[in-house]
Amino acid sequence: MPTVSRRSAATARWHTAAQVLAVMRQHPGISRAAMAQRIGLTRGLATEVTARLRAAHLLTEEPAPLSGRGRPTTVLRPHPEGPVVLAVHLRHEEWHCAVAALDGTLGTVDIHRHDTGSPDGRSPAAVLDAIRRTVEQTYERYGHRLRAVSLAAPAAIHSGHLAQASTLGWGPVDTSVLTAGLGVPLLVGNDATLAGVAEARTGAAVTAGTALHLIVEVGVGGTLTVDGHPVTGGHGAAGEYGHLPFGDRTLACPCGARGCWDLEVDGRALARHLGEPEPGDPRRHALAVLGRTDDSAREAVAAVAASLGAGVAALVNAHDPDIVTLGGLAIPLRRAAAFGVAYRDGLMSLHRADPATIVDAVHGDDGPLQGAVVLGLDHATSEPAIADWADRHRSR
Amino acid sequence: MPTVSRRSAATARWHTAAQVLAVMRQHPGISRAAMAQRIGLTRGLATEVTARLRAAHLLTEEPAPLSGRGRPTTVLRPHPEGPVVLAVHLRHEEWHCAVAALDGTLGTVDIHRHDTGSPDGRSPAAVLDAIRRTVEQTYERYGHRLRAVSLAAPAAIHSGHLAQASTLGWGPVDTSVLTAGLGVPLLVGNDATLAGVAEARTGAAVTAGTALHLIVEVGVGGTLTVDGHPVTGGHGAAGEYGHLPFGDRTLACPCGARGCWDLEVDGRALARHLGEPEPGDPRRHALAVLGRTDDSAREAVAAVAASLGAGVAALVNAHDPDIVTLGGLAIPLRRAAAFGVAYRDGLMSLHRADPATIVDAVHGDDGPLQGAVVLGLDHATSEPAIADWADRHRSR
DNA sequence: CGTCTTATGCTCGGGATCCGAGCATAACTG
DNA sequence: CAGTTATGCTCGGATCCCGAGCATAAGACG
Repeated sequence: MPTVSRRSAATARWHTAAQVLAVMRQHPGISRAAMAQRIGLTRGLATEVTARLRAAHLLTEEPAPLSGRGRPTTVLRPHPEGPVVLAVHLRHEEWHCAVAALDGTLGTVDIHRHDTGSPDGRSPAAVLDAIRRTVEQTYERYGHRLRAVSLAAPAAIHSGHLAQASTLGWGPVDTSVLTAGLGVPLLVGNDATLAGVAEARTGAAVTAGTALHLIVEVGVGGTLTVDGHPVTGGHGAAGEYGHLPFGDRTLACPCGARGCWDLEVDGRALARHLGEPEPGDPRRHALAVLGRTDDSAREAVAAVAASLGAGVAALVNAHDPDIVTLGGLAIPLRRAAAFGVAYRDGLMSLHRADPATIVDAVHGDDGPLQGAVVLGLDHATSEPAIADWADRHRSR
Repeated sequence: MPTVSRRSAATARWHTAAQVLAVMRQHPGISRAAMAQRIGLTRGLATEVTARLRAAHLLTEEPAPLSGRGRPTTVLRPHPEGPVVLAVHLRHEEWHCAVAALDGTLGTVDIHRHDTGSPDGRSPAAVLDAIRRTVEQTYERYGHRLRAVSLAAPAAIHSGHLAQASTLGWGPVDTSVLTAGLGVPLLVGNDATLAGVAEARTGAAVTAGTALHLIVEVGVGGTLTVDGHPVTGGHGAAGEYGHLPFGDRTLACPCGARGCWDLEVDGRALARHLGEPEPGDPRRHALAVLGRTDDSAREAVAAVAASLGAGVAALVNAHDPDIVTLGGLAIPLRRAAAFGVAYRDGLMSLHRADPATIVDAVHGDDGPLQGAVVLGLDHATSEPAIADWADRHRSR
């Protein structure tokens, strides 16, 4: 049901201002003149809006480097006292975090290893405690300037919380402790989903309206994005493409279903094809097999690449993306000839004349962190959030 | 990439007015007071906006039936000289059409059978000619009041045209002839997609944010809708869920791929399970088998229902819809016990605690027509379209 | 070196939307 | 018939947007 939500004048008045900030994010370092032309602002309105944004400590203007004739213009930059977001990327052995300004530029990325010394150093409580301390330090430093904390997690997401993080061995985890009591919103997303968002906004799919991102590490995850926004489903749990039954129905998946694609495209699948036992670290095993040149390894890679290609084709049939971005082990797997064959064979003839292009993702391991930044800034630059910021700022 | 499109003041000024029309569509016969409360308008603004809409011949107000205390309010109705859209639903043996007013109320639904007397009476040229004549008659009657023509077709859609309509035996067909030269936009959608839109807007999924609609006739089609809008993909070809390879990889599908789900859930599948040759009319055959009570028929139905349930579960895993609406043969197939078992077994354990509810679609055969109405009215009540209408109307 | 061209920023008046407050109106209640 | 209640209408003020005109600062050119 399309919600008819009132955008009251109090927030609507920041509509154009929010557009300006969005352009500043899309093109960091853009000049005021170029911004105005891109949005279609008259020069008078550009003057007014930028003045308003400056007064609200949302941006600053500095003289732009001269280029050609005409009166010099200015470059739009985030205000040094402006809003920031804290992005966190939770991984298997460590977690990364960084503070981002309104144009998406990151501060230093801090890397914290989980405390593997203690027996429960990787327990939810221990990890969340550590992250909470960083959140508190960030809040102490930035105060109300901290407008959102966003978390990318290697977990199935359900209604804003972690439902299951199998690589960490976590069951359901409530993440609200991270910002509880601070009055700062917490945004949570699946790491593969957020990597897809990063590709759609600042990566290999920026020109696409509808983009499909798939990443293979242990199993396969990803997301469909439309105009840079992920299709997240009713509880935010969408994108579990690895649990489509493209595979062998006799194989049970840890997720509870059978025949999952997950089991066909990673190191576990390679080991099966090679007649080896299930590897302890499927990702490391996959890299090893990909580096081998013997026939049995090549055949195993070909089989797995074919499964990947066929699955990608199936998702192109179902979703008709403009582009497919691949990450993780999917990048080397795509190099195998079997991938392309299976991709083309799996397409409906309808798509064969002009199949969706497949490209490598440009964000590597930092895709989820970049996506978390996007998530946080989407919130921080929304019209209500800007209106709220401006109100607070004026009253001080 | 999120497009930063300028909503210039000239169209933005109709933002609130468009909201009023949207509420009038969602709740035909709503009172002005209820509308104002729902959108959050002050009484003064409600007066202004409705006056503007009346002046633009977009709606009329009549005294509302009295209920309780207080000053009587008015009921909002489409203006008798207001915009209309023509919706067309193309089917195998016939095509339906109807004119709809701004609140979605239909005029009479005309049913035209294809001319099966002549050898090429069902050719694209003959059918499009017949529809074109109706479009012209509608245009003669309504003139510029006709704001859009929308077509629901049993075809794969690609970039606004029909790529392949296998039930009609059509290859690629250019539909632009339907409105060429009239200056009326033509909107084209897949019939299953539009049936899903109808369910999401006025049917069984009105309360859901993310809804999955699936319909089984010959093969399976459907769509994912988010807030009532279909996820259409880059070329409008999304929703071909029938061509996900959930089935037997040794079976070739007419679509060009192998192992398509399409082949597992309809009359063709029932015939295969019964050891019969492929039926000429799979839909009729399916109904016949569903009506049988012998063991072999029951087993065939169970096998097909299980395939349907497993596929639905897979799509719930991938898309996390709030609700799944089923249409066509999926409704009786769901009654088989095997469906529910396969559905639950196919879900990730994450979803088992609170699986997406599955319901029957409430629009039957007229779902696609209703969806075409939605498509047309979405266009006709968009802010630019209303601004354009108001401009034309003022200048007369 | 002065003038022209070009691109951009700034100012100001007018039109439009939205809001809030106050008043007017038309039903029901007792 | 007076009081209550819900709603419509009017009006002034705040804000945004637009367009036109003017101001400004650079390069281009003789």
